[in-house]
Amino acid sequence: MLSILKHNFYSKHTTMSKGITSRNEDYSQWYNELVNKADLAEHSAVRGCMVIKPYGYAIWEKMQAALDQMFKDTGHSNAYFPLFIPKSFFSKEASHVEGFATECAVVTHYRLKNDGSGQIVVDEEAKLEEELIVRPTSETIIWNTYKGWIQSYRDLPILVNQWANVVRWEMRTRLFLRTAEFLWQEGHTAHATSQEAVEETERMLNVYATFAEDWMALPVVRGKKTENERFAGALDTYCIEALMQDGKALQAGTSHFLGQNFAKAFDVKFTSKEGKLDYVWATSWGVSTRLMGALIMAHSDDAGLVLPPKLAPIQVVIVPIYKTEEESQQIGALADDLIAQLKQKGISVKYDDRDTQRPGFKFAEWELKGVPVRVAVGARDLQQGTVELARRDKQTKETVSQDGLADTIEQLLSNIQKNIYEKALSYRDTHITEVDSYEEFKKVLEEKGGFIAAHWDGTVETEKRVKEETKATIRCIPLNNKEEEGTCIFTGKPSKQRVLFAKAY
RNA sequence: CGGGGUGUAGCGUAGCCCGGUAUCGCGCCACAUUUGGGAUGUGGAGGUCGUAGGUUCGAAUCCUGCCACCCCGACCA
Repeated sequence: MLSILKHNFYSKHTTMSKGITSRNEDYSQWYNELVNKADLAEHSAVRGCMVIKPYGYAIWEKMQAALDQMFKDTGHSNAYFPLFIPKSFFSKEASHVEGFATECAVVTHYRLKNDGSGQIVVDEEAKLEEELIVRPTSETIIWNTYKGWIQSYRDLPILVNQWANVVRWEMRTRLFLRTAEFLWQEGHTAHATSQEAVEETERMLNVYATFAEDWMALPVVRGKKTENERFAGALDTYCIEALMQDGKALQAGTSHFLGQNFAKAFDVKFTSKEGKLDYVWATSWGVSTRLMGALIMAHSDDAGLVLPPKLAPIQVVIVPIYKTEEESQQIGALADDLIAQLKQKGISVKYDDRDTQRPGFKFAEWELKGVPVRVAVGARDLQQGTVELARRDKQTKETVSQDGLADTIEQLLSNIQKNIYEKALSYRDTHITEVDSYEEFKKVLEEKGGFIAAHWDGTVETEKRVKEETKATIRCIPLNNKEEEGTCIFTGKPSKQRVLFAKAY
């Protein structure tokens, strides 16, 4: 492989007339524009609900495929439960109701009618006897169902996952990060023992962490939520927390140990091997289209989206550069050959032979869309037996030989995947700051951002006070946290370990 | 849900204060010349001014309701 030139191709073209707002200028505007211009999603006619566009959905499908396989590899099966949940189910688990009551969409009628003047109105006579809640999550309907599935320890464990949409009536929404309706998966498992359920909770947390790191190239902290941040109805909530480029944390996945709360609420008992009747132990775990937001914010830059090769719908784009019909055909032949070789390696490739756009335009467009590798082929390359290979993550390009090109590209893709991860990891690691005083805490939060590792007295009151004063919350208590004597930065009371604070999405 | 702001062609906008039928750029279409980093020229198409009412001879402009989006707060994955 020969490498004759290597340079940054943005050095002269930093002002992009049709570009997007830079991250420094306005991070949240940068995000909004990026989502729009990269064709990922847009606002719909319905308040708070988004349209996920084909290119964005293709990324979500890749996430789904990888996660689905991981769930199946850990023994889970998919199933589907109803969108609607009888209102009465919600009243059965007290803290669960409290957690979701304020953001539920409710169906009260089942018919429309013409009011006589051509207006379609709700038919007041078609009132539902019992209102239906559009699921904000499915624990209740699922545990109501599980009651019929479980009699004996022989029926356990039940390891079920569902891919679904859920609705949480949010007041402030942002594409992917927080929308009234979103897509997710929710795993719901039932176990004979507490220990088994706890193991399941941890297993799935690790699945999420592995997915985030291996596929999304997103380093995460595995941790446990404080009482304050815990899922409504859970005994323990585990989470993976990621750090975005603006220094704010984002919860990327959660896994809950539900104890026997839902089994008790829905009276789900089983007979053990010893012939004793006991309530079933439960877990639930989920990740959502919010991961799309995490993916975008973790890696992308001022030129657009940066996608890890493993999740990129298009991993390689080939752009021909020709003057004559003859050149076009020669490049086409070369491209066909390369496409065949790449496909054989399972690499997705697009040959952009549109003759309505010029090469420079295509370069910019595919960069905006985050395609990891670009191959440009022109007359010069035909003569020299080379192509121009550009990598999106570093925005560099080099001229390489056509010999063994498919192998070169395959290696480059895995190199990019690794580089993106390492870049994010190094940002994350340099943005976990240990502080020992409240003054320092506020200073770091304000000036640097990121995670702040500090001692905390373990009380909800302190956490709430800190949140009120600084907007930072305890993102998690990291798993395998080292024990360390210290004093709470806020109250000065004794503490045995540091927890991670941050401003969060 | 509270405070503030915005809504004019696919996108970004001028006009609004002071009412008289909508400006400019990008994009789009056709043709020609172009094609190794977002091409150029010529010609052309495209607008119930977010929406529903009201005031008026006449409303993008003034008034009211509603809807959506953005920023800030409370809430949240």
